[in-house]
Amino acid sequence: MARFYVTTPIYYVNDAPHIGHAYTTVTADGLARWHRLLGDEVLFVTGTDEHGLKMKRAAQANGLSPKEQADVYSARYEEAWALLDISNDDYIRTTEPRHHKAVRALMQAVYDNGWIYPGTYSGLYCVDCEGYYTETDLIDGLCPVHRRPVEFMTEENYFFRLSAFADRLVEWYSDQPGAVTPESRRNEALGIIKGGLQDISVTRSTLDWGVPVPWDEDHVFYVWYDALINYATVAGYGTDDGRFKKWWPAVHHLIGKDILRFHCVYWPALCMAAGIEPPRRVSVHGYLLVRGEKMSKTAFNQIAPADLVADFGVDGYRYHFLRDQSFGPDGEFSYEGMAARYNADLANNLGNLLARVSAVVAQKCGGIGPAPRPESPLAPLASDVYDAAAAAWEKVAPSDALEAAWRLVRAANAALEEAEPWRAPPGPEVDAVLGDALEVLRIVAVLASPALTRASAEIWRRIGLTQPIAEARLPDAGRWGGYPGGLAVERGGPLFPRHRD
RNA sequence: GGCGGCGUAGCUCAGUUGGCAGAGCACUCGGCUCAUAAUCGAGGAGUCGUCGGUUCGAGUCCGACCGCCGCUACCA
Repeated sequence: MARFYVTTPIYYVNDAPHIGHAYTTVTADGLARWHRLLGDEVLFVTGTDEHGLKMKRAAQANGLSPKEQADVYSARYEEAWALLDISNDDYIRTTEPRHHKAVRALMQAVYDNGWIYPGTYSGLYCVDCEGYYTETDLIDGLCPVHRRPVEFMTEENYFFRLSAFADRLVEWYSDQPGAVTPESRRNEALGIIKGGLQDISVTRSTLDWGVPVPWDEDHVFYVWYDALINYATVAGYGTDDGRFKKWWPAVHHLIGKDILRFHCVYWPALCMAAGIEPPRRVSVHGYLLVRGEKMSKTAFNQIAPADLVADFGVDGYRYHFLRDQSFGPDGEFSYEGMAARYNADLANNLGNLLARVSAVVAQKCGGIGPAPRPESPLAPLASDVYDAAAAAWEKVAPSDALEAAWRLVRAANAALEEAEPWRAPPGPEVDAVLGDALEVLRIVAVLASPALTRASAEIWRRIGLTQPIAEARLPDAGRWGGYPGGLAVERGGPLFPRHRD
């Protein structure tokens, strides 16, 4: 059985979940669901990143312990994912014992292999970034990202000999040409590597909220390196060797372009230093722009998933982000665009197809759905559509996969116009056309189920199928002719009521 | 400053190795009335950022420029 291990970044808890976080998570969920349909053994994980100075200070401000603060914040992400029907198999929090074990074991291996040395670091530090800046980075003496004062800090800490890995990284990139996609991001990572890598500080001695360094317990690991290791933790690193061998290195990371440097340069190097293989695949996506601008706290243009779910439902939400935002480049998000897509694809095309078919089946077939024609004119298209959808998911292009499925929806609507079964007397010809339409509904429900977690099951139920759609297995379930006929078809209310503003 | 990307129909975006400009939405006209003012058909629509070059032929290749963005650097 094939295996599929897919991850989202673990989100830093000092922020409310917004549609940018959810975009990565929903895409990963769609991929996980597609692979489950294929019968793959799937490990899909998301979680939260909970250490660091910023968390410690937030806790102090609220009179809580850092762990209590992290519990509150982490729960917000879990709620958001529950709301969006995210089907993660595990949820990793960096404060868990298993993660501390993994971080300590992995970094100890790096240390034992001679890639870590003690040093002194001093500079201007931005607490919000958890990072150092040079004078020239600052804007008006403030952090360029957060526009807040920086602090001069000096600390004894440990450095990772990143500079020693430039050649091996370049070699890795040439051996694994598809490891980082899209190609422009791969080139960007190579640019960073070829531009010269400096050793990086991987510990902090001025902070106690983190994973203690095993060979020097007064230090904790810098939150970024702690965080990256979560992907190994989940696979069993440091706690379950058998499990780790099973899932590593065939891991597929989904990330936003803002953290490319960490995932495509530092993380592979750290893996090499620890003596494990770098991740097999990293897919990088762009930003969701709101009126041409990146979403940010300071721009006050962050959008909460719950607000959109309230207006479009979970299916409407997931469909929009998977279908309308192509994975890779930046994409423009607009409420109006979302509403237009919802009405066109979900209400008018798919929802209305179900409504008209079930109405005519009630009138002409006594409510019993006929079987499709084996030699239906729609059959070849259905085959093409399945191939296109499978290829699209394979290259992490959910929008192409869904676009393909809707070609079949449009063809079914057109075929009905052509045959006009509502004008014809009951009989074999009417049965043939309606059977074909029901078969399209069955197939589209399967192909769209990674996006439409609820409507897909409802379509199956209404056309009389009793098997849970989650148990459907591709490619068989996508082949023409699977609808048996002779099933009671329910005439229900609108599957996707039109959106009006 | 260096490296890289982007700029295509009103909107959101596709355009593989150069070969008659595409999709969806929106819009216009027509058909249909089973259906959620739905659906089907037809149609208009673009100096492919600007200028120049290579070529029989350039959205695509080359150069310059304008605008937006990303990464990176501060060295004379």
